[in-house]
Amino acid sequence: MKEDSPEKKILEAAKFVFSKKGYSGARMQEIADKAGINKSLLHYYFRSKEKLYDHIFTELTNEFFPDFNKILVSDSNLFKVIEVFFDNHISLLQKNKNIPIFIISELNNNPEKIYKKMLGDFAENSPVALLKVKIKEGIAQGLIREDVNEINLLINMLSLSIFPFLSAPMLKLVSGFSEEKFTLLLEQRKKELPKLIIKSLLPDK
Amino acid sequence: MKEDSPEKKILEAAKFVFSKKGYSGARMQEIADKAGINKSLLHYYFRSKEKLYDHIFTELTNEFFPDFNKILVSDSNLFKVIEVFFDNHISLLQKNKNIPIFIISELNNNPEKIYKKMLGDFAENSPVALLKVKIKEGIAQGLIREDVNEINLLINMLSLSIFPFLSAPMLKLVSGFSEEKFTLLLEQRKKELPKLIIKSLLPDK
DNA sequence: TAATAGTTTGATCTTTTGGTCAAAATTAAA
DNA sequence: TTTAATTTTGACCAAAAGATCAAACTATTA
Repeated sequence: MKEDSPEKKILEAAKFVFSKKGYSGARMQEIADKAGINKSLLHYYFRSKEKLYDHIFTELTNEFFPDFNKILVSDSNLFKVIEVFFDNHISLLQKNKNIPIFIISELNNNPEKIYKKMLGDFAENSPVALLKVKIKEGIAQGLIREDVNEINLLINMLSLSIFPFLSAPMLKLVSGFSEEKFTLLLEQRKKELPKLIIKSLLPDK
Repeated sequence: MKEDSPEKKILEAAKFVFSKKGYSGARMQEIADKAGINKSLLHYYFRSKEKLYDHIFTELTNEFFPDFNKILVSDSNLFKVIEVFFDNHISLLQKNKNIPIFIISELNNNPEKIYKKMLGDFAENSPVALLKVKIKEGIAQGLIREDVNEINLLINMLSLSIFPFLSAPMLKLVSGFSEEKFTLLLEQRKKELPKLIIKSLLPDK
C-alpha cells in the first residue's frame, strides 16, 4: 500500500482521532478532514464507523500486546527481566503515547473486546504465568522474599510505567512540563523504577 | 433537598452515566430512564447536557480533590505522611471507584478544565509543594536519600494507588477476580505500598 | 375553594451525525 | 482511443439525540 494512499491517510487520521477521543467522541467528519478527503470515501473504504474503529483497534493492540509479551519472555532471571521490562515497556509507550488512554477507555466500555484480544495474543504464555515462574525461581534461590505475589508485582510494574502517560496532560500543565522535560522524566524512570521494584522484593535485612 | 427529589435522582443517575461513559458517550435519555423521569424534566432542572455535565464535574471533583489535599496536609514526618496517604487515598477511591477513569478521560479531552479546578482547590498548598518540604526535612535528618525528587515521588504514589482502579475491569476478567477478591487486593496494597515506597527512599545500606 | 405558581409529560422541532447514491473524474484494460 | 472499471465527490437521506413548548397535572396560598 502506497505511503500517501487514501487508505493510509484514513487509517492514520482515524488512529489519531479514535485514540484521542474514543469511539463515541470521534466524528467521521473530523477523520475525513484530517485525512484530507471526502467523508463518503471513508465509507467507500471502510463500510461503517464501527468497521473503521475495529481496524484501528486491531492495529493498535497488534502493535502493542505482542511486544508487551515479548518483553517478559526471556530466559534471564527475575531482576534482569524487571530491568528490561521498564526500559522496553516505557520505550514502547513513548512510541505510542496515546495507547494507554485508548486501552483504558476501551477496557471500561468494552472489557470483553480487550479480553478476547489478550486471550488470543497471550494464549499459553501469559505475563502472569511467566512472572510466576521467575518468582518461584527467585524464591528458591533465596534472592527474594517468600511472600512476593505475581499479580501484585505485575500491577505495580504496569502502574509505574503506564500511569505517567495517562497523566501527561496534567504534568504538562502543572509544572510547566515541556515535551522535552517529560522525555527526561521518562528516561530517568527507566533507570530508577527497576531499582525501586527490586528493592521491594529483596528479603528484609 | 429531599432524598428522592427529582433533582437528587437526576444527579445520581447523571453521575453514574457520565462517569461511566464520558460526556460524548452519555445519553440524556439514558440518564432520564435511570432517574425514572421524563427527558424533558432533565432540561427543566438543568438547561442543557453541558450544564448537567458541569454539575457532575463539580460534584465529583469537589468530593475528591479537597480530600486528596487534606491527606497530604499533616504535621507528621514524610514516612507517616506516606503511610496515611495510601490508606486514605485508596479508601477514598474505593468509595468512588469510577472517579479515576472519569478524571483521566476528562484530563485528555479538557486538560484546562481540570487544571483550573485544581488551581482553585490546591491554591497555595499544592501537594507537590507539601511533599517538597517533607522531603527536605527528611534529607536534613539523614533519613532519606539526597536525590529524592517530589514530582517523581508523587507520580509513583499516585500511580500505585490509582492504577488498580483503572485496570479493575481487566483484573476482574483475567484472574476471575471477584469484587471481594479485588477488595482484598486493595486492603493488602494499603499496607504494602507504604513499605515499598519508603524502602525506595532510604539511603543505600 | 379559587387562583396562582410550580412541576411533569408527550409531542414535536432542530441539529448532529452516520450512511447512501448517482454522477463526475480518474485510472486501467481492450 | 475507446470502453470498462475504479475512485472520488457533492447532494441528500434517515436515525439519533439534544432541546423546546404547550398542555395537563399537582401543590401552594390567598
